[in-house]
Amino acid sequence: MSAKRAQENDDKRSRILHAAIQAFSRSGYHQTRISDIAKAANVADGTVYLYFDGKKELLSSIFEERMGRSLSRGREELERIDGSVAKLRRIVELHLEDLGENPELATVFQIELRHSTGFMELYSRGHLRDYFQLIAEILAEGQREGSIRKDIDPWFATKCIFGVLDEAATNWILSKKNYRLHGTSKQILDFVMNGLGDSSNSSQGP
Amino acid sequence: MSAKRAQENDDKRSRILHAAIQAFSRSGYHQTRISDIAKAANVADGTVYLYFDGKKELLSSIFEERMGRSLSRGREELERIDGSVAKLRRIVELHLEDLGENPELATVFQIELRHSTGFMELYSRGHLRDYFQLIAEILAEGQREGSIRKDIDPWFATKCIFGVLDEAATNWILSKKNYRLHGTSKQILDFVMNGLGDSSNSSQGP
Amino acid sequence: MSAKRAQENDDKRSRILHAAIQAFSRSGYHQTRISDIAKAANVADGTVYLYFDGKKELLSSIFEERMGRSLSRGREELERIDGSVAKLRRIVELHLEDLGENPELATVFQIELRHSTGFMELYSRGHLRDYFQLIAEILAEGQREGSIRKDIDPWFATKCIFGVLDEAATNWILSKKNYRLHGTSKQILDFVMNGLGDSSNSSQGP
Amino acid sequence: MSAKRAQENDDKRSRILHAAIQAFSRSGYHQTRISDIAKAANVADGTVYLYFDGKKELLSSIFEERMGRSLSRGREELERIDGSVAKLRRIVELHLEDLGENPELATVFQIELRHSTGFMELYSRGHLRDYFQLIAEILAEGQREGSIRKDIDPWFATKCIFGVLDEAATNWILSKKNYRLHGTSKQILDFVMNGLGDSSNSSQGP
DNA sequence: CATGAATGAGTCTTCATTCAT
DNA sequence: GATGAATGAAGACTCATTCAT
Repeated sequence: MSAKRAQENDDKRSRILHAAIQAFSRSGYHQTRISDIAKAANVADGTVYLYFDGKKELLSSIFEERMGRSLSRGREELERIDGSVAKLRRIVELHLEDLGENPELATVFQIELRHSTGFMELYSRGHLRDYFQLIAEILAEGQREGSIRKDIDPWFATKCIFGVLDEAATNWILSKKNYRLHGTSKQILDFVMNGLGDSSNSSQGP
Repeated sequence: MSAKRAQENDDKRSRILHAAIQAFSRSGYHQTRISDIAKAANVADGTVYLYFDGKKELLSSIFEERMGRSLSRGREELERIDGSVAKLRRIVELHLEDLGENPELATVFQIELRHSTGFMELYSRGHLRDYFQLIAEILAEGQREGSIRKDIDPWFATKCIFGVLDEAATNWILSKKNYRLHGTSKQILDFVMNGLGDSSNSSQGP
Repeated sequence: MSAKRAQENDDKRSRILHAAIQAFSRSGYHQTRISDIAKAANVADGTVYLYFDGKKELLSSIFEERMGRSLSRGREELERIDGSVAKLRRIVELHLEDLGENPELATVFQIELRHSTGFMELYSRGHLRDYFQLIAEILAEGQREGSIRKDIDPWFATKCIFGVLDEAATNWILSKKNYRLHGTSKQILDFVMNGLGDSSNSSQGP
Repeated sequence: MSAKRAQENDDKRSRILHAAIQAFSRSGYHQTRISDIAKAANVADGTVYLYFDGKKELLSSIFEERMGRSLSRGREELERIDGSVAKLRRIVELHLEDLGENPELATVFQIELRHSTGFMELYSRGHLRDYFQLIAEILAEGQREGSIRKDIDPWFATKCIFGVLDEAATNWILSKKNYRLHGTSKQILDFVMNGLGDSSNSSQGP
């Protein structure tokens, strides 16, 4: 019975979180009322406050929980992959797959979450920092392996990669999601690894 | 006299716009009251509505006017530059200089402007689209010149570059602006042009 | 418990309605602030909106609820009365008694309710129409009985009667209520039944 | 030139008054902005204040000026009529003709003018009181002539008559003016003079 | 006289949050 | 734990009016 109870509680919490994602995605954070979420989750308004500290915390919980889940899965998968470029490729893929397969969640991540205060805090602590660290470590590993240029700071490169992925996701949202986000993985990795320069052109001689 | 009057009006409008940038930057869009802006601009609350349609329009006007100004300047400068890579370098520099020299404006651009509805609309029409177009044309030119890889879509590459620049600016804001944003131009262009791959490694033959 | 709760809610609703009548009557609709009403009703401002859709709806609710109540009572009483002229007399009396005994309500009915949009809608649908119908039916009955002239349209006559009653009430309000409104019933019925013409004069012959 | 100037001024004043009637009638007093009226009258906002003390005074000026004009005309005509019943008939006709031929003005009189404070003041002083007096005098005259019952107070009867006329006009407005208001004159005079009672029934002898 | 840019007072309404049941 | 009625803070916006030109 305590298992059942726990189950029910998890259920309720999940329902609220799910309802919040749908609502934030559809109407935007500011247009969404707690009572909308409560109604969609089939709980009373006050119940939301038993599981979350408030509307803001609900938004950041969406990020933390989903990001946390993706991060764990990512780590697991990456352990089974050899070679840092292969790992990086898989990160790019996972990033875009995750968002592409959860369009509502993606909208919340790319649009709603960018509200001033909240995002700033998320950036410096929490799972986003962990995510950056994960990427940076792979890059550093790649530098040790020789597959990644040594004259570039891994942390700086991480931000560049994230910027590209982030922009790709935002574009996909703003395009009304009328193509497969995941389909851009290959081009993105190509851009990240090779840049725009025409290498056949650059340093050749007899 | 009409000149004087026009002068005064421009003055008033500018003062409001300036005050809004300061206020949005310091306190955030939602925390800023129209009356705060009016007081800082030394006009009556109602006067704000003689020059702007409302709070939202004030925010988007900030973007459109400043972006428009930067865009014009950018175009002028670029005309005097030969070589698409050099042009691209200058765009990167201008982008980061502009934001770096206007920290309050930068905060508004990178943080406050990302509020759901507004930004989406800005993205698809208006000066941001023009900016993308400008970059894309330079890239296409580079492809014709042979300085930029032909196997990459200029529009796609534009978004990648913007993503990197955008992320760089956001990071700078979130770091409390404790370094010179412009200082990263070189690394960013390097990343954009050459990617992460170790080219000394890539093209080897027997 | 649910009875108690229902009781409390009715109480709160009644208190708000009562406070609104007092306030509208004393200061006029436009001068009255929702917060005045809330304070007088001893509830929070927001609570007013749990029971009414807004200020306008509060005004029309006053009319509909009180008018509805009077209408029911009127119907009940009239059932126990024989003769359509006697019924008409009672309607005149009830109309004037009701208003005369509720001076604040009367002010709201005669003065505040006449604000353009609201009253127009009340006129054509709702209890006022029912009231007109009630009177018109009595008049038609009187015509069948032979106590009321057959050459006059009952609906037209109804409007005439209402016009006289309405003017009587408005006059009483504007006179600062310094006489008993109900005291004019007899004269009014006399006017309505016999008109101004000198009948002793009209149809004489040798 | 001073004549021309005076002409122009009158013109301006008239244009404002006319524009106000149209605007109040179309949109209602509260929905109408001074700037709407000024624009329609082709003058600057501030000019309205050179001719009228403010919005309220503009409304009451409409009443006073038009009512005054009608009153003068009425008096003139009545002088040429013999017999108080004939005079009363003409008053009823003029009342309904005037309103019926000026639908916008009628709307202002019947609907917009009934706003609490304003109307109360108009009632007790000004042309409305004069109008009542005019009617009351005719009724008193009728009583002396023997054409009107002596056992009814002329002032009371005046209010009754006004009530009937007022209701007739309001009904016409609310019906969207889909019939000729003037067409009801005859029935109204009949009601006023003879009432509802079946006189063939009333004065029976042995 | 006329203008119209500037003023700034004034308030309804929403909705996140609480807490008695 | 769950409820949902009640709370009350908070602010954008309008527009009648003024007055410097």
